[in-house]
Amino acid sequence: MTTSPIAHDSLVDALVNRLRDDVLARRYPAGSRLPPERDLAASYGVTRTSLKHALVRLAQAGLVETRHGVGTVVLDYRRHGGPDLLPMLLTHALGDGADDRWLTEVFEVRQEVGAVVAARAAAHRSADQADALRAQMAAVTSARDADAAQLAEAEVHRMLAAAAGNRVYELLVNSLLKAYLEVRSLFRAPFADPAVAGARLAPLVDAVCAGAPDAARTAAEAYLARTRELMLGR
Amino acid sequence: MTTSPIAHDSLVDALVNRLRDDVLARRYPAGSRLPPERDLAASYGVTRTSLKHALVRLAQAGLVETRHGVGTVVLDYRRHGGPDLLPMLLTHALGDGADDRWLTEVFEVRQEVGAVVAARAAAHRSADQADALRAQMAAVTSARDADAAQLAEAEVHRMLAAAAGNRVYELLVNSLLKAYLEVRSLFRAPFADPAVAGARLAPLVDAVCAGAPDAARTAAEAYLARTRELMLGR
DNA sequence: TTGGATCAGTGGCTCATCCACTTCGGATGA
DNA sequence: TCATCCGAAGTGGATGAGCCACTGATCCAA
Repeated sequence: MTTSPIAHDSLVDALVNRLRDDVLARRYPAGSRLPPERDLAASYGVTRTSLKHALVRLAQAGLVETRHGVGTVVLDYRRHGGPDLLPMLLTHALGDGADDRWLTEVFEVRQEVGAVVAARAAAHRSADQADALRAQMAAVTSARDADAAQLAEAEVHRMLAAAAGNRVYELLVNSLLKAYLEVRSLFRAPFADPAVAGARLAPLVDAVCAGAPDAARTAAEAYLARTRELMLGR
Repeated sequence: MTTSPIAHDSLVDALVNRLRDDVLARRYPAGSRLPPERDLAASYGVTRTSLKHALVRLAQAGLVETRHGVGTVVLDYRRHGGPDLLPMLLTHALGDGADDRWLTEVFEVRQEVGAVVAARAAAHRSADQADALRAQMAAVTSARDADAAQLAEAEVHRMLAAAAGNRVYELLVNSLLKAYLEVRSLFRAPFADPAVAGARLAPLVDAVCAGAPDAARTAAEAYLARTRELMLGR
């Protein structure tokens, strides 16, 4: 069994979640100013220092902007946010927001980007990378349970991104995978057993190892479409 | 004139930069533990509170991970970082690191993702979006100077992403544009005058407005390849 | 061998206080 | 009348001391 790490939200984690929801739910609309830190801290029953830590994180995510002497204004995340916002957005969307289009859109991008990455990986992978990929593929099929298979599967995706020979794709895939994990922990979605997951993934890995970009692209599209169906249940 | 925003790094901004460089330069290798916050703060001559704010930002970016009772460990950004790291990475790479491959890789992704977005935009754009796109296009060519043209051009890219009908692409383009701006402010790279920039961009906008996905993809590839040549000087 | 207690080291969080920046309106002087 | 200056109010930035909570290692007792 994979030991579940226990969530254990710290105070500022909770604060971040709360503020994030308030912002995304338009309680504080884009362009408006948040209440002064002192007031906000008081209303949440925390110190200004802790509140500030939370605000720093929201600012880093591109949800708000704080200016000395002026205040903290809410930004339009569609203009200022990056893919690192996805976990936050999905958490919110699957919570009360009930905007499952986000889910669809993440999978859509995953599919299109995944196809590009697969094609690149087939074109650029080294012999060593092909070997490592095959080894990891074996680890997927021989995983003891769905949890382990899922982890091994994610590792295959990382290796594909690495084989694509462009580190930006690695970063991008990291964000998308993080969004996946978020969904997964919220859903506790059912996953296929290791053997089946391996069978779905195998053609993709084979094509990449064989160095066939077109076949890899096609295999990736098929694989990701199937994954999407499984996770979205459609 | 566009009012220059004034850099004005705050103390924690400076701290973040310093720590980020120390981490990326492998002064603290991935997997190692940072010194205790009290020591680190003392060694940088700041309060523990300020240092903590900086660490929170690095943690949010996926560069380090802080655990209560244990310490702060350095993560491998290629495994845990997202595209939001790009500005940081470029700043570091163009500074002392001198790893211009990052620049190349960002442009490469921009080119491939841009092609996908353009094709999607052509397929999904509404009549209103086409009109707005054309209007913004006019704003590019009639910009008073290179700065204004650059801003208007970025706006076109945002609108293309919005027209693609998938908000995840918007977030992704945000990150890539932010990386661009970072490069630009570090380079003070020369930009073509508005008319020329407009001429390069026009075929792409036309194809998207005409609703021709394949033409849009081709136009986007040509446009982005040219942009890359201009900015990288090759 | 196991289980529990202890302790040192580390981050989490608070509090009180002062500094620095922005804004705006009123006083001042041409 | 108008422009300019200046200062008060309000806001975030930063400090430093202090206490609490968690982790991991060690050691002792069952």
